[in-house]
Amino acid sequence: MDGLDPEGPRLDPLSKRRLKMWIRMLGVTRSAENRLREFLRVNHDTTLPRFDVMAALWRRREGVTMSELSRLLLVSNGNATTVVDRLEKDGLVRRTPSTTDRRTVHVALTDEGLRVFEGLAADHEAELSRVFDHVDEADLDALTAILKRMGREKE
Amino acid sequence: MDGLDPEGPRLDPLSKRRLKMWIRMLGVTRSAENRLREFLRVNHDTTLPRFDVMAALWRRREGVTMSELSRLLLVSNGNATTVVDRLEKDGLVRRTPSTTDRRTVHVALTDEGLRVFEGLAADHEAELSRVFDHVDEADLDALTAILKRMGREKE
DNA sequence: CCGATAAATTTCAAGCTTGAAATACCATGG
DNA sequence: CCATGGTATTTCAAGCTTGAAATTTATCGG
Repeated sequence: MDGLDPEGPRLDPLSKRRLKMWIRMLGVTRSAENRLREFLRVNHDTTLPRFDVMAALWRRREGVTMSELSRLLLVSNGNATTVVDRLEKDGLVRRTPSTTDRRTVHVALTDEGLRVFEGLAADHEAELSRVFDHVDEADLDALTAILKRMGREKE
Repeated sequence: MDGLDPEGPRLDPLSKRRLKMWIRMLGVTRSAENRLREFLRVNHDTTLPRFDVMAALWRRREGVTMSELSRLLLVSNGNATTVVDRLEKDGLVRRTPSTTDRRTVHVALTDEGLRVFEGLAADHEAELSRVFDHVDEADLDALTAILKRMGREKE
């Protein structure tokens, strides 16, 4: 016998519990994204996708190809192209044709892009930390471990 | 002295750990969304936003207003309008003007919408369960507790 | 070298999404 | 009653996103 289950839906099959967790997780990430989007719009007149691209280019200072960029951000090639187009038009990002493979383009932050991003990054981190206010060190330990496991792709 | 820290970045300030967790979490949700999108497209010729709307209407069978719908899905009003427009055109969803408040519209699944969604839901749950393959009961306990805490809004 | 196949990028149409403005309606305090 | 402010929805422009097709270049077996 299983005994009483005062905690509620423990009797759900695994797949249903995973579904409920997913719905909850989507809710958390969507709210956080909404807050960050608002923050970037109001305080820095920019958007989440632009920030994401700049952040990726900041972490990979040596430059990345368009394909690497879309893989890093988990978006389509076409999407990467248009966001980079706009950032390039604003002088925040530079495309450089590869010398060894004429199909390939390297993308990198310009000096201005670097400067702008570094202005953004600290503010963004602070706002994010407010968003995740009551996530403490113990939560982070547990979450990180689980998210790492979830991130390991299956094939 | 702190001694050695073979596990890596434990010395990060809280805000940096939260940032890293967020990046990891975004990665997990984006991959999962990409897999689900692909699944819905290939196997059911539909999209994630359409699925989300139908799922919300399925959980609230009695019908919801447009505002409730956008609050439930955490999207803008304008967005809810256009997705519902398309679903309505396909006969999966019905708008009914409120009798008590002429500003308000109630949205609900049609019979066909209900039938279609129920065909989708089981498949979706199964695919999601494959996506979260190695998330076991213990992980679900831990995750659910933390996500609940993260979900509690701050004001 | 040639032809076939594959890879990197862009282009494009269609759909998604936001945020602000417009429209219509309700509620309430003079 | 009516003016004022608030709520519900739609509309719209601009930007985002996908997936497929098109273009250009590389690679590799023959």
